Amino acid sequence: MIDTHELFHLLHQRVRFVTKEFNQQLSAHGLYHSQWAIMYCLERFGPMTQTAIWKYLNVEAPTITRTITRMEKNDWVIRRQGGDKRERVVELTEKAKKKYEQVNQAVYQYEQETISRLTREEVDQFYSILQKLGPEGGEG
Amino acid sequence: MIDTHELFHLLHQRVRFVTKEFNQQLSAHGLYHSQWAIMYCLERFGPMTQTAIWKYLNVEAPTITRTITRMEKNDWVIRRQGGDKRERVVELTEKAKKKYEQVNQAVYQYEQETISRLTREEVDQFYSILQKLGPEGGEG
DNA sequence: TACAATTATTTACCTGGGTAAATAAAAAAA
DNA sequence: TTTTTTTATTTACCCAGGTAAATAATTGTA
Repeated sequence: MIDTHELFHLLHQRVRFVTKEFNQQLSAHGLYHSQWAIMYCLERFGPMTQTAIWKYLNVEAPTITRTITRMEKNDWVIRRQGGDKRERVVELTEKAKKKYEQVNQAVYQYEQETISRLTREEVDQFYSILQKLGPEGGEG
Repeated sequence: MIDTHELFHLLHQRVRFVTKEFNQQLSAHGLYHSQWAIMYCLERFGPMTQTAIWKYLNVEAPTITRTITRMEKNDWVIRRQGGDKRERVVELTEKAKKKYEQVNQAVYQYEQETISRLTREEVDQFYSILQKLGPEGGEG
């Protein structure tokens, strides 16, 4: 029987470790993992309002405001006004579109490498377990 | 075959979710999860130098300096000088010792509840998978 | 239409992770 | 012994998560 303290401690530790490595990989491209998550999202779904972004990424609105502001400063995204004047629609810049594939490759490679210590079955188990940890208990 | 982007995205999301809930539970006691981690550590091992703490928790030294400073302000720990004048030995205050069991109960209950959606087998798998994600690949 | 409620975003302020560089004390070496 | 190197901690400054409250625009309603 595993001590739950140990389990949660290990969970936090490993996530910090992975995030740190992830950021190190991305630093070569001038990005951080949260910025990449937004880039990935915009490439996948096209221009989005900030609300759509934070709802998708499951973070709070102020977090996105801040990160998008930084990304805009570094010429990764631009914001234009939506049909609704409250909305700000975010889209990738030409620079971001141009560099996307290269960064994607680096990320993909890092992820594969990290996962390489797991069997295919363990990867499936991992995904399934993580889903069950969520608010919807894995049915959503 | 699972998309690794999805997997890592899910990992981050779930950890944020769990951390948030954890903090909410602890807020009733005036603590945050990182502070609890330190309290747990000190209760388990007794007074420790800051270096011993950050090495055990696997974070960087400045992180511990900051959190310990906050905990000292809130009367959870005190720092005294070690035999080596560079060292600062941290120990729990009377308040912390008095409240420890109560907080521990709350934490334990939350952790059990969170894990309750997993089978015993899945908990074991989860632990084992997390170990393999680390720098030592699970052998350490 | 005028007023109230909702929605999108922002601001201010917390915690907590990181790195780089500065101190101060101890240990090692010349 | 004096000097150099290492070690423990701190400071300054990032990024990223959170909450509470403020704005501004849109919807809903009396």
